[in-house]
Amino acid sequence: MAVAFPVSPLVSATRSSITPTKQVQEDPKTTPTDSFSLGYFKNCRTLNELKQVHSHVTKKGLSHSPSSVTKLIASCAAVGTPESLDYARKAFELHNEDEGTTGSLFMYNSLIRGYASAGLGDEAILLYNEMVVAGIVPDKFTFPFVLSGCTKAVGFCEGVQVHGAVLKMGLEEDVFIANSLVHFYAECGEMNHARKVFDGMLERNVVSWTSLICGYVRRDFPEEAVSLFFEMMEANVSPNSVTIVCLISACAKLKDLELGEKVSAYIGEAGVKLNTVMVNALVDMYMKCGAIDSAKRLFTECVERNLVLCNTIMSNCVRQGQVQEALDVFRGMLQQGPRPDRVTMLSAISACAQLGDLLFGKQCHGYVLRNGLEGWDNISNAMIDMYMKCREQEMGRRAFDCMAKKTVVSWNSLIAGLIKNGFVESAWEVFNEMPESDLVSWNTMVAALVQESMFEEAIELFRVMQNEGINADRVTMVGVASACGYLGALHLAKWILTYIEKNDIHCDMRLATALVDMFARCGDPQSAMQIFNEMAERDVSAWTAAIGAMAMEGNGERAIELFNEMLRQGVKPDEVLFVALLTACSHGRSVDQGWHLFRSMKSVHGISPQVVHYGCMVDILGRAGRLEEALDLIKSMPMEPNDVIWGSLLAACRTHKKTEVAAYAADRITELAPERTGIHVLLSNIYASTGKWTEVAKVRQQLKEKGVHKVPGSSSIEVNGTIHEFTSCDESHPQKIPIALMLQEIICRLKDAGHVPDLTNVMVDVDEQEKEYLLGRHSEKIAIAFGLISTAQGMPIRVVKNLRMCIDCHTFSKTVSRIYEREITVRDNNRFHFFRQGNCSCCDHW
DNA sequence: CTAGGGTTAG
Repeated sequence: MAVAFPVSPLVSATRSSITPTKQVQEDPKTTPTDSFSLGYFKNCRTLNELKQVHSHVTKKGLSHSPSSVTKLIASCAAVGTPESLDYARKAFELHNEDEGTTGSLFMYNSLIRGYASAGLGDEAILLYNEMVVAGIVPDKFTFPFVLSGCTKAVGFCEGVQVHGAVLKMGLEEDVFIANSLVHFYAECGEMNHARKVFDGMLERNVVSWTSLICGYVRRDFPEEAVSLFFEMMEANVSPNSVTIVCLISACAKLKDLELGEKVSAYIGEAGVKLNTVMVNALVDMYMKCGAIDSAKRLFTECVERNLVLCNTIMSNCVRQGQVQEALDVFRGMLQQGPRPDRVTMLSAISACAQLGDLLFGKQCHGYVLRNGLEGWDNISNAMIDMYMKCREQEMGRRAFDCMAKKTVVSWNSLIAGLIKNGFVESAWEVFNEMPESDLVSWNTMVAALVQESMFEEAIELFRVMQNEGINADRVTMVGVASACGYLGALHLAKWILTYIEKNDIHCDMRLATALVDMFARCGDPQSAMQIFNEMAERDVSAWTAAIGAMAMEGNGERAIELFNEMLRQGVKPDEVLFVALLTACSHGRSVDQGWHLFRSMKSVHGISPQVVHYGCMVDILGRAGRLEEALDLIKSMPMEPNDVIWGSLLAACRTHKKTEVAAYAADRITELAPERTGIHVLLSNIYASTGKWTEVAKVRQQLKEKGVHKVPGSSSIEVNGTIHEFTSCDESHPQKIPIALMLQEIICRLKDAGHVPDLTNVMVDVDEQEKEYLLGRHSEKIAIAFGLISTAQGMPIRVVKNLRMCIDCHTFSKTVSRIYEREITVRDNNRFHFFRQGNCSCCDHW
């Protein structure tokens, strides 16, 4: 007989639990020594202690008795580390070999339980199958253990088979087994199955309710969890500490502070003892609800520093962008514990990624390597992200390549990283090559196309997604809505809204904001405001979208009303919001209101105006023709004016035909941003409009020398879901002949109605007739003509143009709206124009 | 015997 197990030389004499202190009562079936020694097993808390007891038992020649092996296995399972289970497994197998038997039911149960609770679910399943093959019939204790293993090993199919075995043995009414089934299905995301098992139970205890409640919380149905909790109370089942933890977790997900406080009060009233897990859950809930003071109070009251609490605080700080605070907690942990684990490192690496702090990121990488945490794929994934966000795509790539087991998240992090570093095409290649893509991969690519201003391609990719049977979620729809907004395609916008409703896509604040913005850009402020009004909560971005909608419509007054309403509701304005507000003043031509808001930024709201805000003010003053005032403002700026500022001034000069200031502004722009070639076009437009042809020629010469060409004007119109795009003098459309005929008819009818072509904006010095021809072929006119022939009488026509409309096209549109009795909307690169019965919503100011 | 806190990518 060999001693099978290494015996630790460090026989501990220090622990009293190892030293017998009292007489154990004699057991008639075993010798006194036997029961005396074996009793030590269950006192062991670590593998080392177990090994010592085992060595003691072996010396007494007891190690082969079934009761010894059984107790050893049970104790190893209780210790619950992979090493202790390994030790138990060896004892188990050795015993079976030596005795020529299979293990007993109890041994199997203990080992399966150990594997399941150590998170080694696949081992638990294997052992269960082995046991069944060996002809040992599982009992009612086996099933809860093996089911718990199935949840942890992604063993859904195995679990369903176990369920079958349970039914076969007629054990489905056992409350422990039914509870385990509820938990199993819930963990696998099959809430309907979980619910079915729960509903079929004749007897339910607090664990049954808690398992289902917890399942709903984990699968992101916190409302369902809360209502189930109240159902449980009505059924007169008292919650215990586990139920309460689940409920707090639901409050955190719902960001329902009120309910969270009630739960907290309930704990006190019901006299439930506050334990560590509850404190952790409460701190998490308070932080997610933004009640930082309550979180801090609990934190300081809690004397014990525990790892999960530190991790809770760190992850919440990182998520809320309080990255420095997260790293402070991390530094504290390194100095005085608790020792950071892999979850800690996940937050720390994520913090470095957000900060773009490569140095600290590398230090974290070092800690990960020193502590052997790199085998965990989440850590490697976070590291890919970190290096990519620190603009170290080589390192990110290397972190990716080093991974033995790449997950979808690894691929997605790589794709997102490549896009962030400007390699969209490489990202596209990776996207097509990756072994399995998921929703996040698609969403990343849709968002990337939007970011690259490839809006039609983004919509197209969304269509491919649908053909592939991939269900879009709210993140997809944010990208799609944003693309649609830039395209200004109202039919598509309406379709998108219906799609979201039909597919039951949850409309959170971000998506709702995207939809408000989409409808605003598509020229449907009513729909935009309807969505805005239905929003349950609105942050500053939501208000900005709504104010932006008013700005695009030129409704300055309503924009200000919205702003005041926002202040009443206690939402703090930010820099971006003031851009929307000032733009609204600009389009609403409210100079005084603009000045008032601009001055209040610093004095009332504590926000220092940035260059962009000065730009808005210059725009406001410029449009009103107060060019001297605008110039003074530019000179008083605390920072250097940039090319955008001068661009605003230049644009104003065009409207008010101030060539001298225009030339000065254009020079400043050329100094600051020589690559901004569009400026020369604008300048030559200004000269052309005042008839200064020599100047025009000069500018055109400069343009030629620099190899610059005018950005071609283009207009698009959506008919029956297809977007048709036209450039000026475009003859590429399949229906070019009917379009040309229609255009000719319109021009004739306009002339009859007394319309005189306004040639001032034609930049080319050609004869009047040629000018008239060119003017008549501006892209928006072609698009409108196409709209008239391809849509039914009385239907509105909506056109999107990439440049600002010229004065002649503006008059043209007004007259067409009257003669043909059509509502026409043109969105140019600046704002909306609603033409109706010969008038425009901009009142001829744009 | 069953249930509970912190976890990366868009």
